[in-house]
Amino acid sequence: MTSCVKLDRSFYCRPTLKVARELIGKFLIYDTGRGRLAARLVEAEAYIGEDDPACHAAVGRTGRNAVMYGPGGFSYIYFIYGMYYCLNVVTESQGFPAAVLIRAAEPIEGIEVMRSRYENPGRNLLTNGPGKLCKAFGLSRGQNGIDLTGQKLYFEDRGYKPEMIELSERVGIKKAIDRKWRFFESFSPYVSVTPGKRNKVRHES
DNA sequence: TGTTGGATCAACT
DNA sequence: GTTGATCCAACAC
Repeated sequence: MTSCVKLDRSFYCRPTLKVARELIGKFLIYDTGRGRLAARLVEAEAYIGEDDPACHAAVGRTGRNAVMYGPGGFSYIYFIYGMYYCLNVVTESQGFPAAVLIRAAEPIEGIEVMRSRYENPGRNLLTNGPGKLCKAFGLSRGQNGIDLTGQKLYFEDRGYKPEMIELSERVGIKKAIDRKWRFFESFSPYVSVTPGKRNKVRHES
């Protein structure tokens, strides 16, 4: 058993593709009044700079995306489609807008709390999609701009090493789909919807 | 002040 | 494969 090491500023203030890849297998921790939530990341996407047409910073600096222009290691949470929030972690150094979208994870601790956020959890996976992950964790506008090296919301290395990481085009965007900036753990049942044929389920035997 | 489209999800057919 | 739910940020006027 390896000890838990909180990721520090130097982890985030690096090239975004590197951060996105290395976030796979790390644990997202959220300490709330309702207890501690933890989930192991299986899927993430990179959004890099004003030259990336799919990045929110493509339109330049605005009130909405301002936190992306700050230093790495802060949360960027935005509202979308009238119903969902998405959690990102800001990367790179101050002045360069980039972030990693946290898309899917495997629930580890506080699963009952996550389940309780759903009206009808059924057999649905709780965190296999960026909107669902935020819903399960109870993340919304109020958690935008949080310092991820603090005590409430952060990432931890627990020594888990993904066996295999694949990459594909990013999900749900129409611009710059040639950039294969989505990373996900191969064969994980906790990844979100499959883009194209790249993530097809394979049946042996 | 009004319009438009979006880094989504679930429930349909 | 398609659609409805639902709302805010950005931009046009």
